[in-house]
Amino acid sequence: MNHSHQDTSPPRALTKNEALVYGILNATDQPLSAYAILDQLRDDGLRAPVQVYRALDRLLEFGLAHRLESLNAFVACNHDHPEEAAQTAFAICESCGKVTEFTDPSLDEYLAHWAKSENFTPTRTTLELRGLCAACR
Amino acid sequence: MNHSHQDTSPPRALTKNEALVYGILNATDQPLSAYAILDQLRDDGLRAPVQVYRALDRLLEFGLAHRLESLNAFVACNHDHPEEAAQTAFAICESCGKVTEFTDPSLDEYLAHWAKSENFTPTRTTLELRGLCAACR
DNA sequence: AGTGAAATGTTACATCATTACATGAATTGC
DNA sequence: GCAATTCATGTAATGATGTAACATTTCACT
Repeated sequence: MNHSHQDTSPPRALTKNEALVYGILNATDQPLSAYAILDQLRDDGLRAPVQVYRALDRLLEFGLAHRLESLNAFVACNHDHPEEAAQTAFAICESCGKVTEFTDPSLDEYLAHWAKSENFTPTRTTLELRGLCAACR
Repeated sequence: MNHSHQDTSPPRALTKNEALVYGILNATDQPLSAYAILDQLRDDGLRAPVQVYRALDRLLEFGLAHRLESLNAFVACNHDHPEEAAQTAFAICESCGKVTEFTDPSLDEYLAHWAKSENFTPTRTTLELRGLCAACR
């Protein structure tokens, strides 16, 4: 597992709660809801959803985690982020829950081209495939 | 406004609640949450979220509406669906709320190619661009 | 009219996320 | 040192989104 951006972009060390949440996310390959994370951190003293959401907000900022919009859940980033900050896409297995990240310059180009032709200025893009992974189909 | 699939694919007439919900969705170009729809249908006798969700489920099935995952909201379909059932993508303006649908065979091809190379079998794809539309930027 | 299937209605609850405000811990400037 | 500021954390309450379970009504068909 290579979190290359930890070598380049981490703006500061993680705080206690951020580290706890990040640890939980990294300990599984499944997307976890904020409440599922909270449940695993009760013994560490966390009591309220907002504590988890705050940590998640910062992990998302730092690029250490991703939010899966179609699941209302979160995963640790498990992807070598290219410098060009390519659009990250997700393939989510509906059988085993495994999430695969991928990026591709040609996808970026395609979306950039469409945006330009429409005079649309994108700030954030969500691309999520739901289906069955190789192991489950 | 051309809802071409009404000419081709509607499996049956809409029921009362389906028509009410569809009417609300069509009366605006903004994405609406299920609860926002419900609020507009109180006078028509709707009282509970589940009534709206049931209607929405069927409108989604029929291709008459779309769910925007990144907003937890719904829009009427406003797109000529090509026969090939191309992947629909959405550009959502964060200033005015306007939603533009688009499809493109090359996007489909790209995703199909990636899926094949990974042995991933997609059943549903979400592609949503957030940003500023031409009028708002 | 009698039957079965689909649609609707009602209540309650489950799940996801934020607001508001209080406390504590580290950093900076003096 | 120590006040002032800032950032992280804690606590309570609430808002927003979505579903389960079950009762009743409507409608098509015979």
